[in-house]
Amino acid sequence: MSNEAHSPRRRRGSEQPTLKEVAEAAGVSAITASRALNHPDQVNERTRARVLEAVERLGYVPNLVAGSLASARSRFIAVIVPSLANTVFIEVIQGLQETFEAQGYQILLGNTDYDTKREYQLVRTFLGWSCSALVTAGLRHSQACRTLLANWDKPIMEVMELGEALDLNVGLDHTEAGRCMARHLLERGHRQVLFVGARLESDYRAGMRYHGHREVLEQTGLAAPLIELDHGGLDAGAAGLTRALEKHGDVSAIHFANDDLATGALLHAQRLGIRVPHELAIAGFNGLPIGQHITPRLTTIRSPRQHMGQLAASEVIRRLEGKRIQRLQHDVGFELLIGEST
Amino acid sequence: MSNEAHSPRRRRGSEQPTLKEVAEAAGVSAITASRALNHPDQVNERTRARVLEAVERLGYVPNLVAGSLASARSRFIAVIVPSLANTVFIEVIQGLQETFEAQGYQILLGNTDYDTKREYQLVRTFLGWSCSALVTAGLRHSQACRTLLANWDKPIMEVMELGEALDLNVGLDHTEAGRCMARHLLERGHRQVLFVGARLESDYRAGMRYHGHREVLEQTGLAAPLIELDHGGLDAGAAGLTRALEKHGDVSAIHFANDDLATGALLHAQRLGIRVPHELAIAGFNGLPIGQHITPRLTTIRSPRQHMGQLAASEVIRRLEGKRIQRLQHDVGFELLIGEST
DNA sequence: TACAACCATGATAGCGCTAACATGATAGCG
DNA sequence: CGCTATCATGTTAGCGCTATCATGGTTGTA
Repeated sequence: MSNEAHSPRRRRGSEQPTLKEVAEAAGVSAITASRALNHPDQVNERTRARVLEAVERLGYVPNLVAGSLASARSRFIAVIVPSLANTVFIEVIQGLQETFEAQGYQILLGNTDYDTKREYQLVRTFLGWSCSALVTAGLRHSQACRTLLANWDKPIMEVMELGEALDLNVGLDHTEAGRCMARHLLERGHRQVLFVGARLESDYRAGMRYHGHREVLEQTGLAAPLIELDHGGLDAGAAGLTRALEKHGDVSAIHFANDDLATGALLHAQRLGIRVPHELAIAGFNGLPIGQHITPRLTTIRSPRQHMGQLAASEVIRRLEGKRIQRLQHDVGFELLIGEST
Repeated sequence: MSNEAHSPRRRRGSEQPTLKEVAEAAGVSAITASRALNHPDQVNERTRARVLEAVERLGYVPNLVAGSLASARSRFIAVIVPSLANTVFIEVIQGLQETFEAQGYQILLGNTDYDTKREYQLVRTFLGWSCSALVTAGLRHSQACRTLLANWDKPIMEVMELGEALDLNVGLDHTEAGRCMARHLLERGHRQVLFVGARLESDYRAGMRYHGHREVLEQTGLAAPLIELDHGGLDAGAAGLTRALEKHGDVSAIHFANDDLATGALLHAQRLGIRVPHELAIAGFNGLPIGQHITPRLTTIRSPRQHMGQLAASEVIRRLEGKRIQRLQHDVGFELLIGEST
């Protein structure tokens, strides 16, 4: 009775209507329905209206997995960052996200936890998803990762710092930022200047800032002592201050690797009754809002993080759209914010 | 000469080796190679070794898109939040991310910008990716979105607040949190208590806290005036303080909707020379680290955000693995942190 | 009127993988 | 020793969509 075929193997993924069913309902072929949805200009306006009506009526949701397989490209953008606990990366992701999402791209977020092996794993996975592009924080990758990416023909964008990039690169010069702050501290008359950072091995961009800082001090004939903490955050900043005063009683200025540390130290200095900047100057890096709300306001360097994400995304999109890329590298710069803490 | 078939239509996605090629290199069939990679226990150990060797040698990267299409399931978890600018969601995402990633799931992150239409769009897109589950912040959705999800047979997890959920639910009782803080302020002897929040229409969880707050005050026969700001952040907190003092000169305590506002106000009070808590008490919500580093420490309510993410992810994973779910709903609670600001 | 150029649509053949079923070999058992 | 149970592997047929080529109709042009 039933019109059922012998059908030895049935395997429908779900009860969701398929494009074919939409096409039948609209009285066109599947490919026309496909075009009506994805390349509207290739289809007669009236035909398209019929297809859209059928889509609406059947509650059709396109199977993007099938579409990606057939077209060998997804609208995924792989984004790899070393940490989600750090505002800095979050703001870059925000910039990327709003720009990519507006163009219909979907971000695949990966977190390496500062582990290059993990990065390699993530890259492998993301390649398996036929991502349209890869955005990764930083220029340092494992050899395996480089090899994998070398054979990949899609745009690769490295953000955060500038240097010898695999493909596209948007960032800022951290060494120069370190120099800039060191010069500022020298101008303020400081001669006993300490740098305090956390895990500079992982947070190697902070390490680059230290190098710039050190370069400037040593050129002036000064020492550039370093205290390295084993973790970051406000608490660590407070602890770092204590340690700094113990080990370098004569210190007149501390250049912290970031605003979290600097803010923690500054607030702790207030509790200890240390007058900032008269007895001790404190500087940070990042330009977080909190630094401009405490008294004295924190001297720091502001990096345009969200803009960095937006610019990176725009450049990737330009490339994906086949437009000419003028420059592979963009320096987003930074801005010295002089507060009352130095 | 060439062994080329007549091949009317060729369409290889890339030069990447395919599973079939790996299988040939290992001298097995494609399905065996597939099993060697995805169901190792179903394949003889020696065979598997040969396959893995071939994978290594050819630099094979599995095409996850094809795999998902064939198996009608991806290892994607859709995560929808209203904003990335708010630490609160970031920390929940962190908890989700670490837990899901450890089990081999990939998060698809969507940002609604507090727009339920946008949420609907995101849900549609994510369904199209055959996600294994959906995690969304909050219980409020558009009707279209509810309809779409009603016909979906995968786990749905709503996080942040508790209430009548679609499926699974992990969160805390914001009304009770508002009550809790109001009671604390009453205990401290305050009778002129003001609530200051931002965009309570969007941030309706803050609205729930206000309702709890108001309930307690009104039960005591007190008024519960509200000032609503048009944006959040430290600046807004400072501005909120100014406005509060203008409109309610006799206010003795301000209950801010979150720590950003409260911290901004507290730091601004210091600049204005207002003694906290003697002249004015200030309370917040969230339990951000900065609140415990300023002087006086901020009285606030800490919510276990990262834990909320971890728990939500674990529960979803339990469900996906077919294990029994004891309870659909989990209250992660909150903790009143009494600082010196009240 | 003949020809090219374009437009709208369709038939076909995959994309790379895995579910479902099938098969043959080996082990277990009375 | 014949029977079933288990294991290891293979064959087949899709998953739902789109690239490619083909086709027929319409318009423009000399």
